Amino acid sequence: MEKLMNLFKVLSDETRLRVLVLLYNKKLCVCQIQGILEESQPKISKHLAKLRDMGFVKDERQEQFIYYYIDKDNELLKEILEKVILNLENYPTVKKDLINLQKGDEYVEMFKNKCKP
Amino acid sequence: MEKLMNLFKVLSDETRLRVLVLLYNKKLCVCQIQGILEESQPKISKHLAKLRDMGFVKDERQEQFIYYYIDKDNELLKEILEKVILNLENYPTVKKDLINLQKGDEYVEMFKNKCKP
DNA sequence: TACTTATATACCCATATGGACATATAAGTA
DNA sequence: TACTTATATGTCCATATGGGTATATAAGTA
Repeated sequence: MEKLMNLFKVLSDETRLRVLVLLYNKKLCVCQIQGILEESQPKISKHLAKLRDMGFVKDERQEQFIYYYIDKDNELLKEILEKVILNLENYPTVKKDLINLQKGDEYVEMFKNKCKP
Repeated sequence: MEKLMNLFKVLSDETRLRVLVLLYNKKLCVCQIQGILEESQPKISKHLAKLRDMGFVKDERQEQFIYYYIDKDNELLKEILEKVILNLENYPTVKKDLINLQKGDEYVEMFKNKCKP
């Protein structure tokens, strides 16, 4: 039950939901997420820490960068994220995030910071 | 997006989740829910009010009793509750609630209060 | 080594949340 | 009308939450 409650708690913050949708699509480092969401670095970092501590994502360092990715054995999390992604029209912010994710290196705003992983 | 966040917020409280699972199965009045969950009346009442205000349940008076039921046009809510119910073994508290719900009138504990609707 | 970048964390604060207890309201009954 | 039961709500409090700012750490680079 604890785990289930934690899942909903985690999903009930917009920033975390946006992060999870991004990570559902691609392993990303902090500065990439920061660039796409246009949120402050500590904010992103703290949410990622919470997601990690609660066991929803894992991280892995590659040189200067720390990449986060979804721990895919949470079935319900996956299903909910899929549901959101299937209904992007209802969630313009998330839709925009995903578009910016696809733009990738071409997405200039993503690199307001100097990060270009 | 607001609505989606609210759904997760609502689900992230154990009492509310238990209430929703019950209501998913049967329209119930406050004292019945109170009896099954063995929680205080104001506690149940306030959670129901929140669920109502957020548009997840509706209520309807029948004489002294006020019955609550799930507003079924929330697809995602329905799907999540189904998912929980399909995995009752993982959620013993919820399982117990549902068993007590089935016992219905035979469930003595349900009527610690005098409510016998 | 000095400097820059990437990330994490500590501290602080405002606000939200959940619950306990007491009380109010409304309906039913004697 | 007085009393009981069902439900809602107000007050209070402890705790949790999210975010800002500043700072610490770690890696990369000149």
